[in-house]
Amino acid sequence: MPELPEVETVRRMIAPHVEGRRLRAVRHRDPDRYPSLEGAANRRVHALRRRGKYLIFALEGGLELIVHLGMSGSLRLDEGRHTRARIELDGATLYFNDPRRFGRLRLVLRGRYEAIPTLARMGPEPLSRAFTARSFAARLRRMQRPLKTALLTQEPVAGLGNIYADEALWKARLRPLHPAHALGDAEVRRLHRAVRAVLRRAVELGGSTLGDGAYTRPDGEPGYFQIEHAVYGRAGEACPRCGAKVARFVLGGRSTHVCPRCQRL
DNA sequence: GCGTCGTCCTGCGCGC
DNA sequence: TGCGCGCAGGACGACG
Repeated sequence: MPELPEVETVRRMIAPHVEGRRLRAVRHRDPDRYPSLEGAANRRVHALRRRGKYLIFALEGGLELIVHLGMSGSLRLDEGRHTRARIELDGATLYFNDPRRFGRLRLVLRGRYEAIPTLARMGPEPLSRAFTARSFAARLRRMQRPLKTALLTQEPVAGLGNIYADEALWKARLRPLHPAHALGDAEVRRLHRAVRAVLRRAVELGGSTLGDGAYTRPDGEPGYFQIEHAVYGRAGEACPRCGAKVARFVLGGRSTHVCPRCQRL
């Protein structure tokens, strides 16, 4: 499940193979999922950027090739069993491997994200200076929904998915069901620190690679943050902070993991 | 306008 | 052994 740390790991590994090179063509057999990409052909790649969970190939001529990895996608340097598209560059080919076909490729004018609503409404980058406790609080206070559901919209802050939302809420000792708008200043500061700490550490370890095998780095190697998961995927195990049994329940259709003793607010 | 739910898609684990 | 079912999840459209 590529979230910010996994997408950032992919970006760092792929960028040297891409930046400064000319993109020759994007080849695929699924025009419904990957529509109108012909315009990307024969344009130099100025930079490979990341915004939340989206990879953005900044192309000459003011275009951007937007890649979303979905829940099982990866960009690889070798052909995989589930290659859905090939991004051909001078001297390199990237293989878009996506077993569950949730990933998407789009070509847009620079900064014109109307067709990608999540990207258009996305909150600040969590590891940038723009992400302050004050701006975080302002965004959370507009939302009535449960804290975790709010985080997954990408609007309070970019890049959190199911794994890192659970881990950050555990670290901040906050209940996923707590209404987002009702968080006090001290709690927002705790969550702000927790989001940054969890994501920074996960990026250091190359993201999380889970048992059902979806995400690997572009070279096929796993990430290692799953070893440090405190609650995600650990229902029934002891909370590493207080020893109580980690609980699992479904919230907004997503499995959610908490320590019932130390996530009280 | 906001929140919730169903849908997409496929591999895997489990029960029988 | 082999089959079938249920689950996992990010984004988004439909609906209340």
